[in-house]
Amino acid sequence: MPKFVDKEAKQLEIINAAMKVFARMGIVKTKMADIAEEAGIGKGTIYEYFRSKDEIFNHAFEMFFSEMKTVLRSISESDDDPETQIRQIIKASLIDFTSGNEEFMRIMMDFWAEGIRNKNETINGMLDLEGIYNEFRSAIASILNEGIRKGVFRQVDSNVAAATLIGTMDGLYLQWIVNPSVFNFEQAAGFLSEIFLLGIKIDPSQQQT
Amino acid sequence: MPKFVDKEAKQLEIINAAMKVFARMGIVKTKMADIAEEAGIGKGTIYEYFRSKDEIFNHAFEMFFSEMKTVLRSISESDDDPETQIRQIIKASLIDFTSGNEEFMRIMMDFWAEGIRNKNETINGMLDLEGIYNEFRSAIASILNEGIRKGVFRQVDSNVAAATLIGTMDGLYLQWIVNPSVFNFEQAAGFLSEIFLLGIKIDPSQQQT
DNA sequence: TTTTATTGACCGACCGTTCGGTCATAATAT
DNA sequence: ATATTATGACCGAACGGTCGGTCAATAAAA
Repeated sequence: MPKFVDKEAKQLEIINAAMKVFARMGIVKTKMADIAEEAGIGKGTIYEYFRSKDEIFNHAFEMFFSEMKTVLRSISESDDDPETQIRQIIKASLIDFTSGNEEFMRIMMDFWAEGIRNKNETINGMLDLEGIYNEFRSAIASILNEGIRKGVFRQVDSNVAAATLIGTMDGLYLQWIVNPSVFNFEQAAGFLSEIFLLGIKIDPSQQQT
Repeated sequence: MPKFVDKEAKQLEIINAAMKVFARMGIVKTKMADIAEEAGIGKGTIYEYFRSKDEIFNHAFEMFFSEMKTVLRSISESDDDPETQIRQIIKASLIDFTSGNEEFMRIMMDFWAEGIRNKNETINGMLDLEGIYNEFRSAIASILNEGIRKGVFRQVDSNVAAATLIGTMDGLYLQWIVNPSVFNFEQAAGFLSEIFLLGIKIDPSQQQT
């Protein structure tokens, strides 16, 4: 009997329960007892499936970003022209993942905050925020490089430009979470696409470094 | 009356000690005992000057951002033209405050993370991240409005544009903290100035919405 | 019956906070 | 000047609450 299949399913259930609680009360305030209750099992049972709270946390983190990675990869592997790809990335990151889904954003900021907190003392690659950023950045950078090669983008440092783009998206999330009423998120996403592309595209009438 | 001690001076000492410890071990991991040790006083003494750990935290937060507010205000009240003001703000935020001062950046990220975490349950306006952002955003927005009025900037939504600019700066901090080796911070700041201004400035040869 | 899974009462490390007591110093008295 | 007293800054042991993790008991399955 393939017990491990059941095991994985149960792990998933627990993680999903954990995610719900994370969204409701924030990651740090979430206690093992809360997760157990949400999952409808006893606290002890969790420890049959995970070694520790950190392990749950870690799994949730990975699961959370894996979809985003997948989407990003599919965009960057498509045949669309670089400008379209950039637009798609911005749209996917800022609109598709978030629209009407404040809960998603809150969890993301929470993970993000937790990643920073644990950054320089966590053992053994928990919360690999660094890896996630590297992956995102290099994917975007290679799109930019392609655009530069094709002559549609200016000769910018693609790594710096990618970091700037990612940074802007993160920063918008941050402000949105802190004060959602102040600006329209979709509008900001549109503005960002526009301004970023204006900034890096080659304008034949305007040659400057 | 025994020795007259300046209560405020001592409070300041304690906050400074706290800041040092915050930078060294992160805000959340910092214990009252650590602050006391760093300040060279007993744990109990701290409570002669602050009601609670949160109060220390709160004071430190306010102090931390007050200098930034001051600088921003002086820039936005100057007579320079809007483009110069924008450049100055980017320079001040990304370069002047941080250059060679990784510790500063780490504390700032920590404050952010903490501000987000506590956002929706903190009593009575601790950690007013919301207020800080509002102030920054409206200062930048009014510079942009001035530029639009003078006809040097396009008719963008100044609030959205300001949020985007702030977001970008925050996001660059974030990535820099997570992985400092990947891009040059000053270079990124320069790139940001360039691309943002390119994106919002009116280019006579290129009329588009 | 034996094995496996589940449980929640319990443990103990941790940490913010308290509080009774100490002591250097200043005020006052001699 | 010297002794006495009053003050409150300072201290850290102890307290109390919290929470991740354990394990003996129980239930379910085989």
